[in-house]
Amino acid sequence: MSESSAAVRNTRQRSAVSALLGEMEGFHSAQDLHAMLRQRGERVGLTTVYRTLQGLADAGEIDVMRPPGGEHLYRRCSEGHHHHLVCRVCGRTVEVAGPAVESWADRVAAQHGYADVSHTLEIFGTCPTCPR
Amino acid sequence: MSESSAAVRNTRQRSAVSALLGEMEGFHSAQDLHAMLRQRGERVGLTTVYRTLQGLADAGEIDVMRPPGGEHLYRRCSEGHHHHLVCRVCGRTVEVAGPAVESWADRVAAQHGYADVSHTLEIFGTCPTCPR
DNA sequence: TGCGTTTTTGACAATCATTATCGTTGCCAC
DNA sequence: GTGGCAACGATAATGATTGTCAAAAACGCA
Ligand SMILES: [Zn+2]
Ligand SMILES: [Zn+2]
Ligand SMILES: [Zn+2]
Ligand SMILES: [Zn+2]
Repeated sequence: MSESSAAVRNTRQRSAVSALLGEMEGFHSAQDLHAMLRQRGERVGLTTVYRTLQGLADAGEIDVMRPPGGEHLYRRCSEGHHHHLVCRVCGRTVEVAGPAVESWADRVAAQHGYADVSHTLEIFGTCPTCPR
Repeated sequence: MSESSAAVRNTRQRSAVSALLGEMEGFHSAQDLHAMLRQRGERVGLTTVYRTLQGLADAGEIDVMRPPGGEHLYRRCSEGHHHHLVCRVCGRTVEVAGPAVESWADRVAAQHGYADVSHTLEIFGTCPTCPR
């Protein structure tokens, strides 16, 4: 018994949020995305934006970043495990993969007897187009 | 002229917070530390605990961790740049150094033209004493 | 196409860590 | 000593995120 339906329904709001994420370049907050939707004339509640983003994040369809002292930022990324190189001025983001880092983290954790290992890694800097 | 005094005054409250951090083993939140101080009979305001922790963090004397969906956690660490391997059950923390990771991050950033590079890295797992 | 069931929505209230206020306290250089 | 100025702290404010719950909308099925 039990699992009968994934029961994920197709709604106008969910599509709107997902579509918007498809067009956005960098990371954006829930509040930002909500404001953009409103300007487009899309009628979507803030609560729904939060819920949708959370769902997409849980499903691994979008990435979440928690910058120091700010709101959560969301972005549609390419598939597979990767990390972000972010401009701390304009937010321009580059996806970077580092197999060596991945294995290093797992190895270090194993050496100390830690199991079920995961990690977070973000690189910050000022991008070429943001002199000064 | 200019720099005359660091102007950092010695106060009973600052000493209390700093001393407490010296005895604590893992990471603790501002609210936790404040509660501990009160139980000891130390009379320190919550605002002051926040301010002191922030100051110590800015001065690089303590490390801050921002676990997903929780408060900021503080801990007195050894000197020098390092990262943390944290048990997501009990909080037991091991400091780890990874020169290879440091250079990798800098190299990747440089390749993309990013300057003034910094990074954040945390490894999570369940420690040996937290079976299951 | 109409219906019932179940999910989703969204306006609004609630949470809660952190920050801002601002009058009082007390450190410390002189 | 004492005056100036940093630090304190009770309290209010902030603000992102989450909880609530009645109403709206999907969708499987007839
Ligand atoms: Zn930039
Ligand atoms: Zn990784
Ligand atoms: Zn543990
Ligand atoms: Zn590092």
